[in-house]
Amino acid sequence: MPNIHDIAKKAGVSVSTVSRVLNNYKYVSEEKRKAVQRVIDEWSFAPNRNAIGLIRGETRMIGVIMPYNNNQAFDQMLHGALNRSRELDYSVAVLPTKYDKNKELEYLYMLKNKWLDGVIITSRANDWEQILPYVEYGAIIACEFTEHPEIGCAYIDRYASYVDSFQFLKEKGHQAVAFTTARGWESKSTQQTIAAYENVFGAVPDRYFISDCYSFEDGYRAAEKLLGLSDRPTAIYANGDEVAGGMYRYAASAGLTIPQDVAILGQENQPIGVALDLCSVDHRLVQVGEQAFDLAVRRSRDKVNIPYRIIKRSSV
Amino acid sequence: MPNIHDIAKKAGVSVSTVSRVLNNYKYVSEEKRKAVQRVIDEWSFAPNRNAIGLIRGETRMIGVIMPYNNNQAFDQMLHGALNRSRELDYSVAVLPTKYDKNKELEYLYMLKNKWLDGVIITSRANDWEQILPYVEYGAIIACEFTEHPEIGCAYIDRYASYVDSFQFLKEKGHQAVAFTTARGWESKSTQQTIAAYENVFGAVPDRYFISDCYSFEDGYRAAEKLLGLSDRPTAIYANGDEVAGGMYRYAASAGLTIPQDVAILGQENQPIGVALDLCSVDHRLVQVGEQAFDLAVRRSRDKVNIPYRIIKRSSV
DNA sequence: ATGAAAGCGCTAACAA
DNA sequence: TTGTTAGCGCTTTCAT
Repeated sequence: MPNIHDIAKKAGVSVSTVSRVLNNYKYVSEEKRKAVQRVIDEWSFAPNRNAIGLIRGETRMIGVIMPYNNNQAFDQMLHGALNRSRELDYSVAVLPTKYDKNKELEYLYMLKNKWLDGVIITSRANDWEQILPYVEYGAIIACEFTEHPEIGCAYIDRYASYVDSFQFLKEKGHQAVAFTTARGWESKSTQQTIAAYENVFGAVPDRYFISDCYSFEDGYRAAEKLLGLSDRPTAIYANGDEVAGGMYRYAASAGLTIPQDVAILGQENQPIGVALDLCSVDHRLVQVGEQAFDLAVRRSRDKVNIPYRIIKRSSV
Repeated sequence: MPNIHDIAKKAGVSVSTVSRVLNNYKYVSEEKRKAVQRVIDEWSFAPNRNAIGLIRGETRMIGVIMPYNNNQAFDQMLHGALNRSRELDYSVAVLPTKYDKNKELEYLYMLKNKWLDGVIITSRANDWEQILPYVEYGAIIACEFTEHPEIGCAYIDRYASYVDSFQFLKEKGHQAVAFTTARGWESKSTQQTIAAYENVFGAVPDRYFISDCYSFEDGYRAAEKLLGLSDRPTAIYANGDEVAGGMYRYAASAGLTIPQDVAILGQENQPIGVALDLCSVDHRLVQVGEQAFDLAVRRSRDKVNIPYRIIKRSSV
């Protein structure tokens, strides 16, 4: 494989001239530029990206830290990031953690060893205290709101969204409302959901709250539990449309009518929700991913709020 | 940021010794090893990955070329690749093409400029003739069968699978069978579907074949068209469970009973299919992704067949 | 077991 | 406008 010296020699110029042609510098005579370009084409020369990364100290590569990649919500954010990466001519690395703290730190380490220019944290296992030391090495953008001024973020006002959702259910006449979340108390999103519930309905009855729901199957089982209660809820707020789909399926198989017997409210406006005509709170996660990517590229520390919306359908 | 020289100086050894410690070489006295390790820890030194990539000529990074990333089928393969990447301590870059030939070639170029050790092609826009020249620069693994001996692949016997599917429908008593595909005639998978159809049912009536179906909405519209026919099909074979879900939704809204009025057969065993109790042909795409990744890492040119299965549910 | 030194392939400051 | 040259940070002979 030829290197820049070979090209220079063959074209009868110096390596700097080749470099200038490669990087579209002005101050290169048309004559030499053509000569160099001819050799580059002829030998189909490709400048070594590691050498460039080494010297420039940047790789034009952004990492997306996500707990799971086959998850509707995270895939939407990844999708947003990929959209922008194409337009800005960056590459993206997918960094799945399964909420493993060490794995997450390993990924952050890739900023330090100059492999990544920045990372987008769609959801994290570590506390900010563990993460903050890495801001010195590259952009760290969160997909949640954080006070830390050194962390840029593209976020949703989740608390407001949850309050709105519960309020919406209440206005539809529901008093006995249950809900599910992905993670447990360690997750801020779970805490916010609970706080919003308390704001609207008061204390959360233990039996009306189920965590660790990720999939269709989890939703099915959650509904089984919830709807088997003697004082079963008249509405369920699911943490995602797939989970909501599982609930729908259980309810249907149990002979319950939706929304008369039980109302179901999902999240993220997924195809399965459209399929089942499920009412859903759309947090516009693709937009979150796009914004986060832009912030990462610009090494910005801005805090950008992304608006949500409730999509009304027949399940509530 | 300290480099290997700083570490060497501080530890009172040469750079080669530091390098040896970094790479776990034997023949380093326990004494020096400890001294070096102490400095590395103290300064939390991170060796520059670009320098290593430059010198070693490999990056432990594999790219996954995929037309769309928010697509059930491709996401499954990506998921498989990520599974293995974690275990083998590799990174993966997502390379979305939208079936743009130039973009695809740009990604292949990343092998040449030493950014990627290998790529997995989940689906391609270019002919093999365009792609083959790049095998010289890194592993190229396809997720489809190809004759070319220089291309390793993890593939499904799609033709057999399609024949089996149509046969299954036929055995259930269906004669008027329609089907959808993602891409048009340019796609081998479409061609194989058609060939399989002809094998089982004879010539394909134009009105029973609809291409460019990717999403739930596409499925909905396809069903609208198909079921509006005066001689409407009694069964539809959809190219994916989301598409099948859209068909289900249309059929339901049109007051048709499944499978009595129309049977629906999907693909890839997705949550939406489980939700709607849709019969589905599972091509085990996660396994395909896993296998492809292993082949890429091993720079293997093996051809590995992944078995499929029909999951029987109430929609047929 | 350890170190000196020659690169890996490129960019950019400096000189001309 | 062009060339010379000194690195970027690391690995790896080759001596010792």
